[in-house]
Amino acid sequence: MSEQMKPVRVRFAPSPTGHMHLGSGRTALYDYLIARKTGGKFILRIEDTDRKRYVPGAEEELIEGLHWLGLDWDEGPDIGGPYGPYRQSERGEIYREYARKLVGMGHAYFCFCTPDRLERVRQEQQKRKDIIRYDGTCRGLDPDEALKRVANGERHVIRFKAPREGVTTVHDLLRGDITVDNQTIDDFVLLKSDGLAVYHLAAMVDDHLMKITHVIRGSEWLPTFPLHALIYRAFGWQEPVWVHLSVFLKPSGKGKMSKREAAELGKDGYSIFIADLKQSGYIPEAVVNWIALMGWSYDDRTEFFTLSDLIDKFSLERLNPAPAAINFSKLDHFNGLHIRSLAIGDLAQRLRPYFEKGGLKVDPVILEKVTPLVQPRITTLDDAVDIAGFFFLEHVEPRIEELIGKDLSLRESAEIAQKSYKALESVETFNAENTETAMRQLVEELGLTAGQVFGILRVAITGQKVSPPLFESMEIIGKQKTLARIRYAVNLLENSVEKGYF
RNA sequence: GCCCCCAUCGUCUAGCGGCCCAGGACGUGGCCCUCUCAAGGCCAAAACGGGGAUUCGAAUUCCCCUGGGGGCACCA
Repeated sequence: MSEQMKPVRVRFAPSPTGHMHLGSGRTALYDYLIARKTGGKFILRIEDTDRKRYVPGAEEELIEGLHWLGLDWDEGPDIGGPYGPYRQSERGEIYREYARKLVGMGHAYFCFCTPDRLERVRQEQQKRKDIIRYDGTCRGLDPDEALKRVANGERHVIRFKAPREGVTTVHDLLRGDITVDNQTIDDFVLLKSDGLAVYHLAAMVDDHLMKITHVIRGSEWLPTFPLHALIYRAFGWQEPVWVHLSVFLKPSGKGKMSKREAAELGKDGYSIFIADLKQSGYIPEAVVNWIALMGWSYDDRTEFFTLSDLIDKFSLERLNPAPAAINFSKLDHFNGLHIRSLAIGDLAQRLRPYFEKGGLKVDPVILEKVTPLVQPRITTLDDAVDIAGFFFLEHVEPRIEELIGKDLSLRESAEIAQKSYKALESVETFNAENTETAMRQLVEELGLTAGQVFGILRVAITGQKVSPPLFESMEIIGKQKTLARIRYAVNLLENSVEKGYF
């Protein structure tokens, strides 16, 4: 059994600061896949140590988004677990304890510098084009003296005492060894003056305490990766396997998506937010398939994957460290593919809310019949409303200019509609086969093309120039309604003839 | 400015020294099927950023350049 096959403990650790987006969805997916594949545990942990950035409702959206994608976890704030609590805001005392422990070990120190002074130092460093870092004022303070000041209630933070000389080598699964000069590792703040931990401390302590074996996170953590490894080493803990995922770039491939650009996408029904994608009629199977392949591949040809396929085939080794541009047309493609692979009953149930949202009253019997016609024709669920909404309408209102057949006059079109009515009226068993036979006969008698005649009927019956196959549609609508709609169209055409339009 | 990461068709990618005058997919163009639109089938155009080095042989290894991305908070 390879190293990878041992049961892992992985965690998805989002901070509830906004909408759940594709990047976090992918990280969560990879976490989930490797956990399920190895028979390990997938843990959800909320990183909400920054109270200023907390967004109410974000945690709920996160949980909803994960569930929608089909991911479930073994431990988390909502279901508990043996290593809780799973919300960092509830673990403050733990971080304070470990921060003090680090001070005691000589790996961290109290710092009494004010944010004001720090800001001035930074600006000066900037002006001098120096390396921007903490200037070390409190680093050399006498520990007993510092402790006394703390006891006196002086406002302070705890900083990590990063090594000043030498290099630090860390290992990323995808990139191999990364060696940095220790001069570039700052004395980061571990514990803020409000007594709350920052990410660097909280995440490391939690990952260790929660026995996380593989840390899978975004590459925005690469620059502080050595610091994190150093914290592990200072405590004498065994490091997890570190995996830094590439970032998602905007479709152009130039830079990551800004807020404004994300909003701009919405005009085309696209979005980087999971909740929006659901709203737009994308199905989770497609989204999962799509994001799984942005940064991971199975081989040189297989692209269609269900969640369980992915559990079966996923491996961390086949992750790609290069940044990936988001390609929404590929999402459309996968959505179509997965929609077409759905069972009719399943698809029908998923379609229903979209029709209802479109103000249609859905007859379940009709819906079940309409679904197979719609299935190969939609790329998103809400496309069904445009293409097949007429099935659930009492009346349709064709546009007179669209009722005129190709290369035909208004008068001719009226006559054809009238003759079609007659032909269809005499069809006893009103199914697609019989109506098509009758109509093809009429087409031949008239010496016209099928396209000319069927086009008129299509507009009459569906109110649209584009629709599912005509005769199947007529069968679903039924003889009575079909004839009524043709009658209505005939009247429309004849009235226009009388009024001398066109 | 400093630090880190990355680099194959427009995009997602396969390729881990000879199987590659580079394979698949999306998108694009064409054809077939066809009552419209799709779906489906077939075909086509389309890439190893540049320069050195190693080697009998490099898309694959090493170095430099260039380009792109990320980071430089008492945010995560």
